[in-house]
Amino acid sequence: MNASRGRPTLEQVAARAGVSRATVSRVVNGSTSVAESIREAVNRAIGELGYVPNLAARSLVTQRTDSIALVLPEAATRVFSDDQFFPSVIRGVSQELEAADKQLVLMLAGSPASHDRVERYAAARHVDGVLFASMHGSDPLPGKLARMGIPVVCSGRPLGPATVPYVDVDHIGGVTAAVHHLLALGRTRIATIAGPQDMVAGIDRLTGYRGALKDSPSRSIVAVGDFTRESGAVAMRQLLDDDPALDAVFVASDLMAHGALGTLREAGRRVPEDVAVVGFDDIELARYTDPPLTTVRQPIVDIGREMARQVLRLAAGLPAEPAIVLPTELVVRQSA
Amino acid sequence: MNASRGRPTLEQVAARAGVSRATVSRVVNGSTSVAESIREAVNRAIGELGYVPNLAARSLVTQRTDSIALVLPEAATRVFSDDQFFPSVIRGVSQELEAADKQLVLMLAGSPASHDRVERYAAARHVDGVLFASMHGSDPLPGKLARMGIPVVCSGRPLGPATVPYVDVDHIGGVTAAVHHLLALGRTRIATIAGPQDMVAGIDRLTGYRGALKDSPSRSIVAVGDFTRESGAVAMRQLLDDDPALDAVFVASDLMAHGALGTLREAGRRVPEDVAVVGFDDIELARYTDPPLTTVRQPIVDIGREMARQVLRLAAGLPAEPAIVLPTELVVRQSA
DNA sequence: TTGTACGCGTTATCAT
DNA sequence: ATGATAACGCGTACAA
Repeated sequence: MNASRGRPTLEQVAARAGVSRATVSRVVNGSTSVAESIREAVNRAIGELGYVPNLAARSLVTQRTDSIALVLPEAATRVFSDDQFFPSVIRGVSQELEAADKQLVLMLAGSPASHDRVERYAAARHVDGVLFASMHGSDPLPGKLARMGIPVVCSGRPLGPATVPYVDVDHIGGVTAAVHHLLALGRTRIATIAGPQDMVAGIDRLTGYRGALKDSPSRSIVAVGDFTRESGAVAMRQLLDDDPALDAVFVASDLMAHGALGTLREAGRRVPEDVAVVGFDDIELARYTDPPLTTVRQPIVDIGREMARQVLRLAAGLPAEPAIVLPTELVVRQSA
Repeated sequence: MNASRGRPTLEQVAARAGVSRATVSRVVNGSTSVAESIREAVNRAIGELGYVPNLAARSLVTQRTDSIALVLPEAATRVFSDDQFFPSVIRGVSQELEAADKQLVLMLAGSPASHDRVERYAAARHVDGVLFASMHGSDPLPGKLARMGIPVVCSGRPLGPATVPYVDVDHIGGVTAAVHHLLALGRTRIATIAGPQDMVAGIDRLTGYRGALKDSPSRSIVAVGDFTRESGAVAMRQLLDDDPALDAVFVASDLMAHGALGTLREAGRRVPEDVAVVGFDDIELARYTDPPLTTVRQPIVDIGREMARQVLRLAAGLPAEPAIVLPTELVVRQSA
């Protein structure tokens, strides 16, 4: 093929095609102002030599990298728990970036050290934009990068002054639908297992629960978990102690609901006859619990998609929506 | 800070520190042959200017990118099923790359189109190495890239002539332990739900099952699934039809075992009294099934770790192990 | 429409 | 130990 050492360059293609480097560059980048015959000759030379553009050289002059970072700032253990949140976000982001021919650089940033690493990497403009799939809305890094002029989009409404565009789901709407469903079922003592109150998802879902109960005779009965199965099991036990007569519980995540289901079984309560249970997320597992879990579906893959779209707009110099809120939907199965 | 437009360059740091570019470069790259006083002056200038090296420029001359691609070549739906395989591999890879200060470029390559994309990207040397987290050992791409001189490591023993270094787990050993456990329990009719026979994991686990049964009075009873819960449920039904008297089943994945558990409950069989069940993987869920699942643990995060280590060695011009096989371990819970 | 020439920021080679 | 200076491969004004 190419006798010279290493990969062929634009220069070599030009020589082979009998044109200048500039012309080859135009062909490669799809400029319209190239004679058809010349374009063909160039493309033939490219094919024969097996030429592929050198990204580094291109970046150097264009000031773009054609890659986007996705930061998962959670502790390593939590990042890939089987609630499938992060994997689904990755999938959505990946789909959208692939369509735009951008690369996805994944950065796990649970530790403070890796947090710094993300900052340095982004500040050095090694990516054209940064996506934060955090659930802790109080992280200062997104705002910091945004102020440096780096395109940034978050998943989950940031706590405090929202200076960074974000994509979130309608937690309140989903919870409201769930509680109303329980109310319509005739349940009168509806408890909740809330998520951690330093995450927007945890806060909003508890707020939604309280709001939905406001106009009903049922009072709030609250236990707090941390979105893990274990914490759901523990919280359910506590709830049962607090109010043995409760007849329904809205659980802020399917994983916690799974844990709660185990506790209820141990306690001899039938679901949904004695206690109706509604979860949140609609993870795969929800279809396979015993009984199958009624839950609130949130479109996680779409969160990733929208985030990617927004950051691409930003990177292209276009304006992005300051906030995108995706709809949630109650999925009725057999637990309520 | 820096009045000039854009980010500061090596040149500007040099001017500020009153030295040459070369010296600044030496300081940045930790060369030992720089006078202490000068090093300090340079570092001060770097700090004041907020200088960060331009990766593209560096890559252009070093011919390295300091990033490694991790390719997940499965169909999008399967990639992130809740068996947590890929997320765990990602975690392991990420940990190891971070320690080496390399970036992780994630590429999902389920479709033929994205498959091509991976090939182009790697062939263009936009990464220093490629990791394949495939389970389909017959993919020609790894071998193809390896022949181009690109550092490549696979997870899962490739089918056919293994020309590419790989990291895998001891499927056979794990299955053997599982079946022997069942035998020791006094079970005499031990069936299996095998995985797809076009994946090494599926093949090896079935081979292990047959081998372990060879020296025992129990005969093989086989149904084949595709590692999904659904397929496990279906296969279990089939097994029950084939041999209503079976008293144990080794299931080639925890997800399929979960499905099988559902079928057994519907059929009125008690686990483990009537039918003992052993899974494979030891996913998080295995602790929470009813009853908790006895299973074979495989160190998935370590697979990722080892893959990253190997590819890093290769990228550094060092030799890598042609094959690394990680141990598996039987975890006894209550289903068997 | 095509070619010329310069600059992008860094590392590496060779003097000094 | 330090400083010039030549690549590295490409995009793009500007000129023709």
